[in-house]
Amino acid sequence: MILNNEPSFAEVIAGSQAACDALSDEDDGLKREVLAHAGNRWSLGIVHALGVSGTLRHADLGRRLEGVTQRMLTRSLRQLERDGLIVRHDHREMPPRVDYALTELGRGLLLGMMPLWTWVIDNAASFRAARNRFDGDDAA
Amino acid sequence: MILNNEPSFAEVIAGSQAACDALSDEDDGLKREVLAHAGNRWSLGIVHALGVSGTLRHADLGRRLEGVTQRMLTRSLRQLERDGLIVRHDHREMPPRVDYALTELGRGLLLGMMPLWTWVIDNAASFRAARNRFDGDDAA
DNA sequence: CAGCATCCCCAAGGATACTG
DNA sequence: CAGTATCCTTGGGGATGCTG
Repeated sequence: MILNNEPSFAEVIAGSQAACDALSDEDDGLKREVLAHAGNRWSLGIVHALGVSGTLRHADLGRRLEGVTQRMLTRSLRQLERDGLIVRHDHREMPPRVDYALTELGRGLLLGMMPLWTWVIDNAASFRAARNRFDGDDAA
Repeated sequence: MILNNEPSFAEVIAGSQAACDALSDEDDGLKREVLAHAGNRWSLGIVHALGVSGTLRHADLGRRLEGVTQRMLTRSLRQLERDGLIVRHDHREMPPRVDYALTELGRGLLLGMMPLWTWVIDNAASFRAARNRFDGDDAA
């Protein structure tokens, strides 16, 4: 069960260490900044929806991310635009027609996140198990 | 420059779609939950530090994550423990001696995040460029 | 040393109503 | 349809002091 014949963990973490050293001060904040934005409740869904559909209008996004308010949707979109992850195209028509799409950077983010996603999915059960185990400890 | 001979984006995103469908309701929250915890300012640093060092005491972590308060450190540790990402081992000595280490799940998370990290690092420049471009647009 | 208790601040997130 | 403005709640995060 223990993986010492493959170079997985130790090596990869060592690489992580090197990587983190590489982006010392300012860049380190960047990492957390990316995470923070990704953790922004809606940003993820937006990026994912755009990744799947290519281009979506404001209202389309609002429908896909059911539960989001216009305020938060607009906010998140602005944030993502500012981060260079999506592009906003205003057709300047009446009635208004604005659509959003991922940039190359945004696509890169989505791709970079895939391994994490698949990992989360694969380990969803483990998460719940851990959670329950902990709660059980509490009770016991 | 455009990659249409390799199956990268479309296929991977399609996989992402399938994956997201797979974990419909409750599991979807799990994803964001993971992200949220990862975005918790200190959790990342803790997981990474433990990944590098293997086992660390409370004060050790406090030193590595300079800027963290005991309160937040303890909080984050409890959270991570609850999520099954780290284990807490209290030696029950005087003076107190408690150390923390990653669980298998925690190591998995770290591994799952590596691609994202390396991507962020590789694209740090692009991020700043986007940011500056946007600010420039504002000014212009 | 480990960590709990208390008090405080503020930004994320939401509900609602309004506009071009 | 796309978006802004206003008001409110919540919880993350921090500072400080105390205990076993």
